[in-house]
Amino acid sequence: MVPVPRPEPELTRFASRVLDVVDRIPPGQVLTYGDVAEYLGEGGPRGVGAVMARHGAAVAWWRVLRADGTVAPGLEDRALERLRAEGTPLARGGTRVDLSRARWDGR
DNA sequence: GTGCTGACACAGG
DNA sequence: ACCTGTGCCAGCA
Repeated sequence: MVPVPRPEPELTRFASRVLDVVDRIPPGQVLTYGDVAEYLGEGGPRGVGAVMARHGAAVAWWRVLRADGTVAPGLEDRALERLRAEGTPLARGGTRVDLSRARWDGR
């Protein structure tokens, strides 16, 4: 192939893959950062978190949570409001998601 | 290449 | 249940 210079990859390949997965999470269900990383087979939880921090606004970012069902600091209010609106099963007085019921099986 | 910063996970205490 | 340390890894200066 002739080396055609590409303008600038808006997103790295990894970032694109992360957003792609998040985009498939059905309403009312969630995934953890680790789930996404495991599904992709690369990056790890922190890699996913890094992508979400920069590009999360483009997708349903509120459907990606920590491994214990809590939401990242500073996002609790906005996330829980949306999660409630979707009917996502909550626990602990509505302060966290009930992962045993809300975790997406990937299908 | 080097070093630092996080929307993380997990084991201890 | 909460706090801390360690391992982890993408993105950026």
